[in-house]
Amino acid sequence: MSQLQTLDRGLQALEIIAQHPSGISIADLAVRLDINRAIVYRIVATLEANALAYRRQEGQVCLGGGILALASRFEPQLRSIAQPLLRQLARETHATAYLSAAQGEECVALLVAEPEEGLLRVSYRVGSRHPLELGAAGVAILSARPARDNDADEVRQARQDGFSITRGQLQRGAVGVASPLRGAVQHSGFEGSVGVVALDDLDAPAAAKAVTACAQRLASLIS
Amino acid sequence: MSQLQTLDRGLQALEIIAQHPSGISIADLAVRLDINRAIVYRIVATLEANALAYRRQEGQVCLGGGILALASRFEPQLRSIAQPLLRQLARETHATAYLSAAQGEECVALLVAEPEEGLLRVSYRVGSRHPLELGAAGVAILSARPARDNDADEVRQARQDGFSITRGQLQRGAVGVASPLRGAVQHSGFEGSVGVVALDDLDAPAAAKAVTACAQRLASLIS
DNA sequence: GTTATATTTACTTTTATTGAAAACACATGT
DNA sequence: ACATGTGTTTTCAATAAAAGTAAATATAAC
Repeated sequence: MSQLQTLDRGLQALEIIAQHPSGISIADLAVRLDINRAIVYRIVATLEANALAYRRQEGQVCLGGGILALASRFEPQLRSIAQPLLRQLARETHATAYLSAAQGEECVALLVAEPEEGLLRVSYRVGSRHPLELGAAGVAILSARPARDNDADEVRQARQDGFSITRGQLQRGAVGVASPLRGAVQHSGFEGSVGVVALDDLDAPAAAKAVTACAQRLASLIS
Repeated sequence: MSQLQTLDRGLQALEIIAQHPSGISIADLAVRLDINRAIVYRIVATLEANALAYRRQEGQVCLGGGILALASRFEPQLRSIAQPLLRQLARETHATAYLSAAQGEECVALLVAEPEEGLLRVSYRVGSRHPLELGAAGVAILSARPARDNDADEVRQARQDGFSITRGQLQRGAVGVASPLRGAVQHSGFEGSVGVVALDDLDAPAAAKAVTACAQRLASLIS
C-alpha cells in the first residue's frame, strides 16, 4: 500500500499551517517539514492555487478559505444538530463531550464541546484518531455492530449495558463513557457514538445515564 | 511559479470526493481525474493516512473527519458569531447573505446563509473565489483600504457610501450589496465584508441599510 | 550606498511517480 | 469445479517530475 511522498508532504504542510492561526513563514515551514525551502515554495504555491492557503503581505502562510468549502460538505446537518446537544451534555456532566464516528478501522472525533466551568479539563481534539478497539467511543461503536466471536469483553459488556466505560485507555487518569447511535442512522452506513471524557472524578453512573440519553435523542433527531 | 503535479492531483481528488457525500468509487474518481486507476489508489491511500478520506465496506471513498480538524482551526470564533447574524440578514432581505474575506488578491466566501423562503434564490458557494476587483464583496473590502490613485470608481463610491453595489459582475442578472468590516478587526489583519446577493428584484436601498448595520454589528462583536 | 532577507529562476541529478501489465483476491454465476 | 467479472495490490522499466544546489533577482532594512 504505497503512498505518494509529494502529496503526503503537502498535506503535512497543510496540517502545520492550520496549527498556526496567525500564519507561519516559509522558512519555519521548511524547518518543521525538514525539507528544502525551494520545495516549500512549490508546495505553498500548489495549496494556494487550490485555495487551501494564502499569504499575507508579510509573507506568512495562512490556512485558506477553501478548507471551509470542503468542510461544509461534511455532514453539515449532523453538525448543526449535534453541537448544541453536546454543549448541553458537557454542561450536565461537567466533562468534555464528543461525537465520534467510525472511519475504516479507526474512530475519529468529529465534534467536541468542552464544559465552560472547571479548572482542569481533558481536551479531546477534533480529528483525533485511534483504533476502534481503544477508548469508550470506539468500543461503543463496536457494541452496536452484530456480535462476533472475537469481540472483546468490553464490547460484550457495552452491548448489554447500552454504553461503554473505559479507564486510562487513551490517556492515563482519564475516564471515558460513550453510547452508540442506534436506529435509522445506523442503516444509512453511519456508525457513531456520543460520549464524555474526564479525569477520574467523573460520576460514572450519572454520566452513563446522560450520555445514553443524549445518544438516543441525537439518533432520533437525525433519523 | 511552479506547482507540484502530485499534490495538485491529490487536492483535486479531495475536492471531487467532497462533492460526493455518499462516496465515490476509485474507478469513477480515476475517470474524473483522467488518470490511471493505480495512481488513484495511491492518492487515496495517502489521503486516508492523513484522515482526509476513508473507505466504506463497499469501497466508496468518502471525505474523512480530518477535514473537520483542519476547518476547526479556521477562525472558529468568527464562524459561530457570524452565522446567526447572516441567517438573520438573509431573512430580513430575502436574499442570500454571506461573509467574505480577502486572501491574497482574491475574495473568498467564508460563510453563506440562504433565505428559507423564496422560489428562486441565488446560491453562492462557500469557498467561491474571484478577484477582489469583481463583485460587491471584493469592492467593499477594497473600499476599506486606504485610498489609492488607481482605485476604481466603484471603490471610491463605496468608500463614500459605506457599502458597495454591483450588478451582474459575477453573474448576469444578479445584484450584490456589501459592506466592509471596520474597526478593530481590520487592524488584526483580517479584511472582510458582509453582503447579500439576489436577483434583480432586490430592494437595494433597504438591503444596503441592513447590510451595513449587520457589518457594524458583527465588527463590534468580534473586536 | 551596504547588508540582509525573501523569493524566483535556472539547471543537473536523482528519484518518486507513472502507467501498463500481471498477479491476486473474491465474489457470482454456469 | 470452472469460468467470468470486478476490485485491489504488486511488479517493473521508462520517464517525467521533483529535489536540491546555486545563482539571479527582488525587496526591505540599515
